[in-house]
Amino acid sequence: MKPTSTTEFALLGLLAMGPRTGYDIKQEAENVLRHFWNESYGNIYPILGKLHQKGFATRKEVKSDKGPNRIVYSITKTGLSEFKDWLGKSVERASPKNEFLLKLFFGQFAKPATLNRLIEEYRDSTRATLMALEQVRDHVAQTEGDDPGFQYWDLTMDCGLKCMGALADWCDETLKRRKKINKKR
Amino acid sequence: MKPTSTTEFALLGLLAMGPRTGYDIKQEAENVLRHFWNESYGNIYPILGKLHQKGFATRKEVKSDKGPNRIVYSITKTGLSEFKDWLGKSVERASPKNEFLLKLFFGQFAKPATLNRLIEEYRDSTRATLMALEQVRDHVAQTEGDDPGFQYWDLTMDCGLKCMGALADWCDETLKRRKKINKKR
DNA sequence: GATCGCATGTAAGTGGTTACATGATTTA
DNA sequence: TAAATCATGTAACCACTTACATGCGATC
Repeated sequence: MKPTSTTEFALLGLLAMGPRTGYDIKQEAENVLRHFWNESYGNIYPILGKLHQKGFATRKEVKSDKGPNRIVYSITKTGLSEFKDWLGKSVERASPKNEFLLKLFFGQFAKPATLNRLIEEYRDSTRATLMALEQVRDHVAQTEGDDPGFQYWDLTMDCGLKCMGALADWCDETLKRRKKINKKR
Repeated sequence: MKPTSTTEFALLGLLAMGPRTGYDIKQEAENVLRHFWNESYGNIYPILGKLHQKGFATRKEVKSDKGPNRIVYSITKTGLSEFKDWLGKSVERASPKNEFLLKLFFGQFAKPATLNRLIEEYRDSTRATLMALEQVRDHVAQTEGDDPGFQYWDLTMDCGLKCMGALADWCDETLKRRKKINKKR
C-alpha cells in the first residue's frame, strides 16, 4: 500500500508543492531537479497512476487551451502524511556508480595522453554543469525568490555547486601534476 | 557481440589485471572499487558467462584447497582490445540520483530540526566513508605500492576523497549558518 | 554436528529507459 | 502543409538486486 520507490516519493513531493500533470512534472524535472534526479515519461505516468490507486493523489481531467486534455493530480491528506514520514527517515548511502572513476582506476591500460583527455573532458563537463546550475540558481532566485520553498532549493543547488567545484578543481590539479611529471622524464 | 553494459567492461578490466574467479571479483569490489562501483553475485556470474561466450575471456576449472572448485576466468586478446577501446571513449555524464539532495529540495515540508538531523547524518556518513577510503588508501599503498596500477588506484581514491571532503565541509557550514539564523529569531 | 567461509549459480522481482502509438493545436 | 509543442500512455527491454539452492571443507 505504501509507496516504495524513491521516485514515488519524489513525485509525491512535487504534488505537495501544488497540483500538477505528468507533463508538468517532466518539464520541472528538466530544470532544477535534473541535477540530482530525473525521470522519463514512461516512469512518471505509471507512478502517477499508482499514487492515485493507493489514494495518495486525486485525478482530474481538465480541458487544455492547446493540445489534448490535461490530467491534473493533487496530493491527498494521506499522501502528504506518507510523504512527510518518508522525508524524516534517514537516507541510506547509495552505491555511486561513476564511470569516470572506473576508467581512472584502470588508467594503467590507457595511454597517458588518452587519460589526460578523459580528465579534461570530465573537468569540462563538470564545469559546464556547474555553470548551468549557477544560471538556474540565478533564474530561480529572480522568478521564485519569494516561494517558501526557495531557501531549500537554493540550499540544494549550493551543495551541488560546492561538490562540482571541488571535482573540477581536482581535475585541474591532477592534470597539472601529470604534466609536470611528464616534463621531468 | 560487443560488450554493452559498463559492468561488462568493469569485469573485463579486472580480468585485464590478471585471472580471477567471480568470487575474487566480488571480494575485490568490497575494497577499493566499492566506493564508485559495486556488483552482486547475481550479476557477476552471468556476466562472466557472457564474456566467455563472446570470446572475451577463457574459463578454467581449478581444484580449490578448501571448498568447491574455482572457475578462473582469463582475458583474451580480443577481450583486452575491446576493453582498451572502451577505455578511450568519452564518458557520458549520468543522471546522479541523490536521495539526500532530493530531501533537501523538499525541506519546506520538514521540521527544521528534522532537516538538521538529516544534514548531520549525511555529514557523518560522508566523513565515515572518507575515513574508510583513507584507510584503504594507506593499506593499498603499503601492500601494493609497487603495482603498475597503483598510481591510478591512488588517483581514483584521491578524487573521491576531495569530493567527499567538500561535501562534508558543506554540511558543516550549512549547519552553522542554519543555527545562527535560528538564534537571531 | 552446527556453523562459518569458500564457491557457483538460478529465478523472481524491481526500477527504470527507449521506442512507439496517438492525437490535438499552434506556428512557420 | 509540415513541423513543433502539448499531452498521455503502453510494450518491450535492460541492468541490476534479492533470495534461494547447492555443496565442500574447516573450525568450534
